[in-house]
Amino acid sequence: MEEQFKEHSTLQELRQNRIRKMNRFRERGDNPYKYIFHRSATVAEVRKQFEKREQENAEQAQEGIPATLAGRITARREQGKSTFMDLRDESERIQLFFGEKQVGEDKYETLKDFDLGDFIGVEGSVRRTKRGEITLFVKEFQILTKSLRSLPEKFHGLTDVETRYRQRYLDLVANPEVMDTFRKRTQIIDEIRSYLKERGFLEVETPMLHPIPGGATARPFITHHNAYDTDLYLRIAPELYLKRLIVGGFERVFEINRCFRNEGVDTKHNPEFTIMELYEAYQDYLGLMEETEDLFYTVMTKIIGDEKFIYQEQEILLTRPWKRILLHEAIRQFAGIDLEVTRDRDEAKRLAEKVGVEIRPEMGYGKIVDEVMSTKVKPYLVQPTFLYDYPIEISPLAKKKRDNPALTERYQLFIGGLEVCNAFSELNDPLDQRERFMEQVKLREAGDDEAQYLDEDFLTALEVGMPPTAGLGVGIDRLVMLCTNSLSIRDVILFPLLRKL
RNA sequence: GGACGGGUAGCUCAGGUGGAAGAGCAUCGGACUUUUAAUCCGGUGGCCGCGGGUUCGAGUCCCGCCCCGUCUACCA
Repeated sequence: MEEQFKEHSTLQELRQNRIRKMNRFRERGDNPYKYIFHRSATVAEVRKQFEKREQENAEQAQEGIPATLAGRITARREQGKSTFMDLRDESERIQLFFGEKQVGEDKYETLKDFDLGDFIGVEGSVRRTKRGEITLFVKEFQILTKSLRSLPEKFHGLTDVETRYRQRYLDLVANPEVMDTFRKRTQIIDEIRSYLKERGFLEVETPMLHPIPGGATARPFITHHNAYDTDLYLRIAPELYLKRLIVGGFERVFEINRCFRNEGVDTKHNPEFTIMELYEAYQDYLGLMEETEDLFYTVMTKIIGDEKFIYQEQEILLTRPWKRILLHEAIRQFAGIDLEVTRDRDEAKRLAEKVGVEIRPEMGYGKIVDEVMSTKVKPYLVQPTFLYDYPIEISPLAKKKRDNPALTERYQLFIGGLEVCNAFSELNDPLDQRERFMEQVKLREAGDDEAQYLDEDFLTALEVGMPPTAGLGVGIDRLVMLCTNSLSIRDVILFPLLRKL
């Protein structure tokens, strides 16, 4: 205790002051941590109610309407025998007025023991002040929760990003607009969910703990199950389980939940992130592309309230139809090289390097195509654009293109330079799938620890038979970034991963 | 992993060439019954990220480390 005191004497002093005040409530027989409080409405409701009354009859409204509110004190303007405070609940902010005469001298004296950040319950009547601000004129008030920490500064808010991420609760208290971002996030997910449910998709939950990580090329987190004494992996994708459900006879399924990838962290990647995957039987990638466009269009225009919006200074127009470009054609257009004429790794490397794309020795033909696309094409795909027909080498779970075995029936959607979805006609030929897995196994044995694992049970499932199916994966976090104009994925994840302190 | 930028009071930030640690807000005391970034007067508050070094003297210069951000690399 003594040492702590020395370590942060300012903080400790502020804290001691508040503890002293908290104890004074106790001395008066008042619990500074109440169990329950019955409010008559939220601040927003009361404001609306008052404004309505005012429209009907302004004079009558000034007689005041009764209200009991609860919230946090966010500002305080003291003026001798009267005091103004700002009260904030989740819905809104409202001004409180306390007059010595109105609440009584002794009670008024106890106002000294309230600080910014405390939760307070107030009862009184709502009307406008002379300056025209809707205000609750307080008759009764009580402490609901005493806060022992001082809040970030009222004017500048909390700007230190590290504190904002590590102590998101402070960020939310100090920067109310942050709340809007996360409300929007939930709305987006709700919209997707209801869109899919309306169209007959069944929402399911598949395992997060996988004995074999599959469905994507990524390094997994490893954990251990004690009772079975076995290693398990946090899922990198739900894909292989959702397809098993299609094998089982479900025809339209989707899942919205977390995936985990043990990889780098940057503005577009968090080790745990939210994915929506859907699978639709008897559909192919072109049909699904149509549906993808409709899904994104419907959800985004609903959330944004318009067909156009700004992302990072760029105006994005959602008006349909969206552009569709063959992947190889996009590379020809944007990178100025043709990677379709060859499938030779060294030739592709030569071409890529000619236009300034760095190629590492372990990269094969497919990776080279992917790399050129990422650096030379993706940044320019600001308006919604589908790229389609990807090389087979980087699409081990996608069906071969019907007239070209070098390609797969796969597409990705890009908006604002962000990759927001990945989809394909699902490979349902069990023998082909086995060969593709064997390719991955070879890569793994050659030292590529992101190559996919062979999942024997998944192959068994395909042998049981999966109908023609198209599948779609959507990066929810990136979609939220677009809709909230966020530069970093950390701004749309409530508690992003930071290094342990 | 690399490059660059940052870490100073609870919060937001200043602190040329090395020479007694500052402001605003918050907090504490005082004045004030219509304020709203209230105002006015007075006060408290600092391991200047951590550890070394150079120097008579380091927030400032040098070395190492930690954390954060951006870019890059890695990665659907």
